[in-house]
Amino acid sequence: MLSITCQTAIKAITYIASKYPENKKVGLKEIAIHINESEHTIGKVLQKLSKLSLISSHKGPKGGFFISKTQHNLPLLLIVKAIEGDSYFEMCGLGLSKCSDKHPCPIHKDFKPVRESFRKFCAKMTIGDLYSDLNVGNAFLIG
Amino acid sequence: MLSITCQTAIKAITYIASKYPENKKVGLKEIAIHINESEHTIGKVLQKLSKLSLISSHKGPKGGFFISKTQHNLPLLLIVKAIEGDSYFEMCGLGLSKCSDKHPCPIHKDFKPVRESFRKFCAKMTIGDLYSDLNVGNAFLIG
DNA sequence: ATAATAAAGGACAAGTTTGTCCTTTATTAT
DNA sequence: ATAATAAAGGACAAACTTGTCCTTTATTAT
Ligand code: FES
Ligand code: FES
Repeated sequence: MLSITCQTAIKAITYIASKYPENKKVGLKEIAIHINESEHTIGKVLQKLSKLSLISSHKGPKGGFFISKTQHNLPLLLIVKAIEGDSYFEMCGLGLSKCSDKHPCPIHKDFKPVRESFRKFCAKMTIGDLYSDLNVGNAFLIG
Repeated sequence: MLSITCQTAIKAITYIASKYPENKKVGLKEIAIHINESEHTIGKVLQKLSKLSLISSHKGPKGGFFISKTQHNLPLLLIVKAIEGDSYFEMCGLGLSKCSDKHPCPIHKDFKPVRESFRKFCAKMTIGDLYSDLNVGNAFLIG
């Protein structure tokens, strides 16, 4: 399960990305309304993504958050790793210090493929992909 | 990702179950050593599983934890649900209040199958299955 | 019956994650 | 230049999870 912080990050970046076609920047207040989270909380997590250049931002009037064409093509994986930590997709399901075929925990054989399928999906899906269904009303960020 | 508490529960129950063939009860101290967790912490979580009859216990000298034949065949799913909550396998990956095909979040289409494959594995694997590899040295609870 | 043992249970302590506020810095428009 | 705007950043507060301790209760053996 992804942490609440990571879920917020994904929803926020999805909303920001959804304005990419119109080339519009969005502010914290606007994001807060559309993903139903506190402005402060969103600000905090976007700060982190911004520092890592996963999203872009401009200060001042007419400022806000937006994504570049390059960022538009970044995989969801980078956001998850940024928030959950780089080793998120290598962790043992039972908390052993290291997940390994040589020294497996009792659920390793079945857990690893599940974890791997989630990783693959995160690696394949881009930030751009996240909002396509949203913009045609086939996906939602609230509810 | 399963919570630390749930990981501890699974490791503890696996160790308890591993003594099922010998028909031996195990105490908190012994479990603590073999799964490398604090005795107190394990006691707390086993209390819960015991109350739900997912494991059995006897107080007093020669007491300890053990599993019955029926419990031996219970699916891992019940342990996970007991600790993480009944709706664990129905939760939206982005934290929407309800995961639904009709009102999906942007990752629903890909997330749901992953979640479902994890659920299926938990439903299929029994407590008895957990220790079989352990007892022949092909799986580990520590490291 | 008594003493020893071991889980059950309650209370609370520590640690981690999440959320809030306030000040600073950068940008824009006047 | 000045004022207004909006993100960046630091500090702290609240909530939740995890870990520890201590007392009670049940069981066993003497
Ligand atoms: S060792 Fe536990 S999941 Fe791989
Ligand atoms: S609605 Fe988000 S995972 Fe189903």
